[in-house]
Amino acid sequence: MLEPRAGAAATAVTVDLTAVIVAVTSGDPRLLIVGGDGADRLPAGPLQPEHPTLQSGLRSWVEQQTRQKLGYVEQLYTFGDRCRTLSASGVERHHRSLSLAYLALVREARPAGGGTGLWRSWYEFFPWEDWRAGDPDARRIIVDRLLAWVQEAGHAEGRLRRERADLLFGLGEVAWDEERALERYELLYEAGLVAEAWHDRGQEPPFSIVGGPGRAMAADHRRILATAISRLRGKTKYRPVLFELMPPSFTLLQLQRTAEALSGVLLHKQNFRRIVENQRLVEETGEIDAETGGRPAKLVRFRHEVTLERPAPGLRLTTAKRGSPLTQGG
Amino acid sequence: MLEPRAGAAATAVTVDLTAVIVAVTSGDPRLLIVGGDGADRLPAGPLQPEHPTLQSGLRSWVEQQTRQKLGYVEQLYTFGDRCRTLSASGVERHHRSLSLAYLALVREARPAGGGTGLWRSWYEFFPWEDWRAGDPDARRIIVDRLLAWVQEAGHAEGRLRRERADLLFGLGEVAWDEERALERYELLYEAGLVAEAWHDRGQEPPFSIVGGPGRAMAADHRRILATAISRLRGKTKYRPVLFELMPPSFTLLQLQRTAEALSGVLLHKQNFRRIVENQRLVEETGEIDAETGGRPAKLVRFRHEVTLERPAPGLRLTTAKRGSPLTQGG
DNA sequence: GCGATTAATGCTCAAAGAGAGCATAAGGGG
DNA sequence: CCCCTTATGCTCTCTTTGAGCATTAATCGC
Repeated sequence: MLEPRAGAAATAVTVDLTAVIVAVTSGDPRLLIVGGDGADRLPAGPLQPEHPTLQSGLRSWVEQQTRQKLGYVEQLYTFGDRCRTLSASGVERHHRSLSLAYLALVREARPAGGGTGLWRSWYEFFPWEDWRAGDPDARRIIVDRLLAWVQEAGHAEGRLRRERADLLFGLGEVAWDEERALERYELLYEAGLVAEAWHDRGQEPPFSIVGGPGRAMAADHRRILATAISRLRGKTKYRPVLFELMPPSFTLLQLQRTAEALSGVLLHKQNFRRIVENQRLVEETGEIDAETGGRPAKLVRFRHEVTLERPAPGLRLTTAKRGSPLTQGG
Repeated sequence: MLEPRAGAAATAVTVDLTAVIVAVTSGDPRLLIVGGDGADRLPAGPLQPEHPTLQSGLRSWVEQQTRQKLGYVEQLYTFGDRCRTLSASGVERHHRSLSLAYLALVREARPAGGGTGLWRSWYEFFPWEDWRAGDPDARRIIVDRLLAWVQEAGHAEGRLRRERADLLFGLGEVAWDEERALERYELLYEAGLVAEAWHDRGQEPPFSIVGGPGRAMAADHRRILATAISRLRGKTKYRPVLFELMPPSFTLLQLQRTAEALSGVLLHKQNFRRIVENQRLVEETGEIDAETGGRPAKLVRFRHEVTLERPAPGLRLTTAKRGSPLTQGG
């Protein structure tokens, strides 16, 4: 049997803990961002020996950098393929860095007093992902550029590119699938339509890209964010994670708006309530919210019996009709 | 702003790449295992600087240890909470080790010539997960012990334990949910019903546990395996991963047997075919398999147009009736 | 107080999907 | 030819979605 070569094992590896911290406030899915100077960054810090667990290391970095306490936390993905060669003072060292990304959900976006934290809508980074006000302009711009990228390629490669573009950006017959946010970002990266693709190659992105749709982030943070969006959009459908983002009591419409904020699509109101009620995810508090602007709504709270249990504790989102996105019926 | 303390960043971290390699042969989901001497281990090796990517590092370790080439590979989870204190020659160093686990699917279980690889059914490690021949004996034994563990606790804690046991092991009204394999393992670990729980505490497990249901593995490899099982059982329902395990052409029953092998439950034959056909996942090769023992079956192949595409490329498994698991109708 | 506006909430209806089972077809072995 | 085995076709019911109509209960402007 071939044993691992012991001598080569002493690789210098640093591990970064990176957090995507999500809250939904007044209908916007917001991220906690740090780094006022250069590009936007996600809160992150190196794993240290005094951290008893990975999660506790993450929590302590986040608190240190943003004063935000984390509630729900789940591991997202470990990134490490990009061999980031840190050339410090001429010495180019081949230093491997892993980035362990976590998704955290918190209840409300306080101004993050003290730290340099700043809440930003995630749609600033992914404007093409927000369909709540209809087909976003950003998507059309992107589609034009993608088609140009399809043209650039040879016949066979061009067909593949075309098919991916169609599939991911809902061209032709294909419907928009909000869960594919990560794949969409990766396609844009390959096509050179996001600034990060140029930076990673050591090039300056052309003006059309810099000024193009979607704010760039430092390093691969926008990719991490895309991973988080895809994960979260998928997970709400089969686990009651939405409630991690809600205050203790809320109306059904508020819950719906939160679901819509994350998914980026509008939902059919009556069907949404039907699902929430059928699955017995919430119970009435007995109180009434009169601030609705119309008929007052009953306040509900999440049924804690369900918290992490039950076979089908998810929330299958049933999207509203495409046509007129702002009418009641859908 | 509080900056990461640069001095403390130079933590010694080694990163292990660990592979759960799955094949399905003659109706059994098999794992590639190494380590003929002590406990069974998954193929693994440390990440090294010459590995251009994490995945390529994994592939090279696996090939070195088992001569098995990997096809489909996906990241599973990064484990690192257990601060494994390696006490080598009296010097107890607080050395942190991350374990990056991957799931790989391969087509057939060759004898793994050359390496020390060995294929084992994953149900040797998780006998309670196999319901294909009805409610497994192992589950009943476990349930008895779990109920004792519930008794040990105080009132409040006991109720929580009871609820988890009911939910995960299908007691009372609750149906068996095959996707919860990881949660089940974690419950057993907490309850001290798997040998690893005792080893990790530095204790010798009592005979009833050692001889109890389910073969133990080295370190946390059985937990990694449970993660893989849960992931795979979930993923087959919405992505066409099954095909990674199939030969180039196969009959629908063979496909069904593979799905059953992974999920551990029997499926309703006619409904299974209906789904596969409706989703247009396969196409006929035109050939016939006469080896079926009954009426010859058409051979089909996976439609490559669908490979990573299409909105609904999954395979929602529709389970057969509980009652008589071996009759045709279910 | 009155009508317009805005939501909340109740119900209906058709289409699609899932669950279960009957029936027939087509091989091999006696 | 009968029996056994598996493949394959079809039906039927019940549930789940998707879409929309209708009613109720507040606020706002007058």
